[in-house]
Amino acid sequence: MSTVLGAPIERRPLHEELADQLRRLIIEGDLRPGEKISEKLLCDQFAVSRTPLREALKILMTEGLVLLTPNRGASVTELTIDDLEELFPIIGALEALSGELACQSITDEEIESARDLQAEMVECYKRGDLHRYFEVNEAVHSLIVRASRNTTLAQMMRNASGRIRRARYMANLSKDRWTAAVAEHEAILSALSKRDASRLGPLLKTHIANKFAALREALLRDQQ
Amino acid sequence: MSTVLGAPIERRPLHEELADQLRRLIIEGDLRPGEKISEKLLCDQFAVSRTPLREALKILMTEGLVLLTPNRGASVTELTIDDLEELFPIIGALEALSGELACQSITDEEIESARDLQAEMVECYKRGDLHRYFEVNEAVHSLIVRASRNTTLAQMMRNASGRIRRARYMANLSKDRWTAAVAEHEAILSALSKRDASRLGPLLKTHIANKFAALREALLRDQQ
DNA sequence: ATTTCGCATTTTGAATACAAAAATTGAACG
DNA sequence: CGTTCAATTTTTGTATTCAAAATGCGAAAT
Repeated sequence: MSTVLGAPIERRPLHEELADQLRRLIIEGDLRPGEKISEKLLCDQFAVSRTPLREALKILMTEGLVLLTPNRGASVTELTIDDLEELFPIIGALEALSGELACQSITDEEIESARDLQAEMVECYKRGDLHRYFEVNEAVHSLIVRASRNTTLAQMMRNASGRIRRARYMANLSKDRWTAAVAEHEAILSALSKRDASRLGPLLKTHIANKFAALREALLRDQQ
Repeated sequence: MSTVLGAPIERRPLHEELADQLRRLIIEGDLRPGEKISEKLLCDQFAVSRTPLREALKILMTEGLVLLTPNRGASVTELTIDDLEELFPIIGALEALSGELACQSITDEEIESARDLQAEMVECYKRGDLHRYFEVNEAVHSLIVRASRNTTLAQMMRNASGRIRRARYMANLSKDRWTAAVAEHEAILSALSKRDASRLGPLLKTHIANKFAALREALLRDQQ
């Protein structure tokens, strides 16, 4: 037998693939909050039977993305301000924890990467590229979570973030908030570089709290 | 129509009922960590078809209680020391958060209940009733979480606690740890009574950290 | 004209059936 | 004896079927 083995062929179960696709559709906003999910329609769309689709819906229900009402089918969960009000402190606490843990185990290379990302974020800010900014911003937070070396935490945060990522499309943030956010990230990077856990934790917590305060304000303003 | 309405009749879906039953079996330890879950066997046991059972397994997988391996079926997730090491800081952070939030909205009546529970815990300690102590202890933590008025947080903590509750049966804690835990609870109640969030948060975090340290030590000792 | 009721249609819940993969058995061979 | 490999059995993944509940619609009644 050859020593060079082929990549392990992956035969992912349908329900897994479906859950991924649906999760993306919901988070990206292609399936709107409150929108009814017709089993038949989606089955036709994806060309699968109802069995794996229903299994996928159960997964998304547990993740908080889908609401299942007995005998009445599935719908995309609404995302009210109250929901955000509940979620943000949780994300803040977990984010702070991830930062504190990251300080214990982050490598020099990772700090270097974080620096690069920070630089790119500033670039995006300067040229007003909000879309790319969001991406890089996400990359920074994701790097910190990865550096925490806690896969359970990473999974929980992925889940919590997935629920609120939809809020992005719910309101436009102000330029002021953007400016403040960039400054906050500067401080975060600084604390991370020095592996100063006792400073990084609160910084992240505050950062998330501010993010929410701005979002909340924008939402309340928009809905009038 | 009468003003006295009947209670809403509940017809729970089978997969929900099954998920509850299985969750209990796993948490209580009737289904052991690592144990293989035969679909056919459980279907016969519960007298249901595979469809709702499989849906229930998907739910438990998302909750981290069940491991699904493609084409190879389900098994109860193992609970290694590494897993606990990942989970405890998370629970600590969430518990601290719940305490801080609780300080903002807990009622006098709830504080009174907490006092009663504390008194009963001391009683249990004095007469060496470990089983009942665990129950009351759980009730205290549950009360704090409820007083946080954050259902999302409550759900997350229920899930996280569910994963580790099984560890109870993995090792015997020392009398010393028990003594310390009772003292810690005394301090927690005191901070809660005064609604002192900045004191309660760290107390809870430390309490959870100590709990884990003791468990970890006991596990390492036992497994030799 | 509006409401109510009954019937047909659609949709969901659960069981069964079928296909594909893995596990098991056992016989042949060393 | 142990190993290998093919055939059988079991188990899992998916589709289909059947039953029950909800929805939609039109006729009858007020």
